[in-house]
Amino acid sequence: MSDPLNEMICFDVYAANLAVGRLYKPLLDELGLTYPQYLALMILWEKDGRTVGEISGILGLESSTLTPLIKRMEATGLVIRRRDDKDERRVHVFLTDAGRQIETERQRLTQCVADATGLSFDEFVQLQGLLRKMRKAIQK
Amino acid sequence: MSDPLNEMICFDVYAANLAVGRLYKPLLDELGLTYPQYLALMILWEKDGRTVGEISGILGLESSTLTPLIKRMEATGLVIRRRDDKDERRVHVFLTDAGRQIETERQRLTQCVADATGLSFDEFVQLQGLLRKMRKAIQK
DNA sequence: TGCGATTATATCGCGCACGATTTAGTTATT
DNA sequence: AATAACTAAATCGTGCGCGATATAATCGCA
Repeated sequence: MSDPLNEMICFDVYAANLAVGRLYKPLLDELGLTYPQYLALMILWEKDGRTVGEISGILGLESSTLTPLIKRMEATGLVIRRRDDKDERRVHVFLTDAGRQIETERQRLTQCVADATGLSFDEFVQLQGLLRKMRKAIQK
Repeated sequence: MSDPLNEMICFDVYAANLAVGRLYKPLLDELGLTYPQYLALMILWEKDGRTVGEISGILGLESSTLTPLIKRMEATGLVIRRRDDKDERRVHVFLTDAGRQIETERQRLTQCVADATGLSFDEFVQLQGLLRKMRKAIQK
């Protein structure tokens, strides 16, 4: 565990994340979206009307990050925010037609990214499994 | 390649990076360092006196990000910046004694992180290989 | 019923990260 | 020597991401 390789895992995750972000950037620019905004949209496509807290838990972001992000998406007409009737502390986020419309671009983006990573299907699955295992272990 | 699993690789890298960053945060706070500053220090420990451009290339950061970061480290006395005599466009970054001193904490941090990830040595190496392969493929 | 603790979201200030632009020094061509 | 092309670094404006803090609603328990 004192092998010099290990010491750089922080660096590899860091640099890989930047690289993936830069990969998406030009594609998302066309759609007027940022990378974290796109991730938030994916979560809503999967299940609409989630609360800020639910999105926060899934992405691992604080409300201090999400609130302005979602408000920007509301300003550009992709979502609307509405307080829960029963518990007015909660805020639900709903897709607009424009927000749903963007999902039609999803397949194209996914394909571009999959191509650029240069990984086989098996490697993809392997990488994903390791990242999730690591993340889960860290979060306790 | 249209498998739903693939679509989320962006998310996994993103969330893993955030998780690793949060893991380092409390450890680095004690040292008065931020996460990217620590990465820059690691690069200088490996080879002192690099130019801003060299550090930029290794971390994959723009000079517009690195310049203020390095200036803050200079302000806290960890490094000094000096222009190249031959080519005054270049700026070399040198560790001070205080900057070198911090390397003594390195082993402790590495151990904490290695423990928290919950990965075996083999998994570590595997993950690192996949991340590097992906990053390299993206960067062309 | 009342009131302290908890929970959900929002606000604020700071640092990273980027692209676009600028400044200044170097190199190449004529 | 003049100038055009290039390169390194700095500057500027925007958006993420955090912790600390604030506000407001809900819950727990006597």
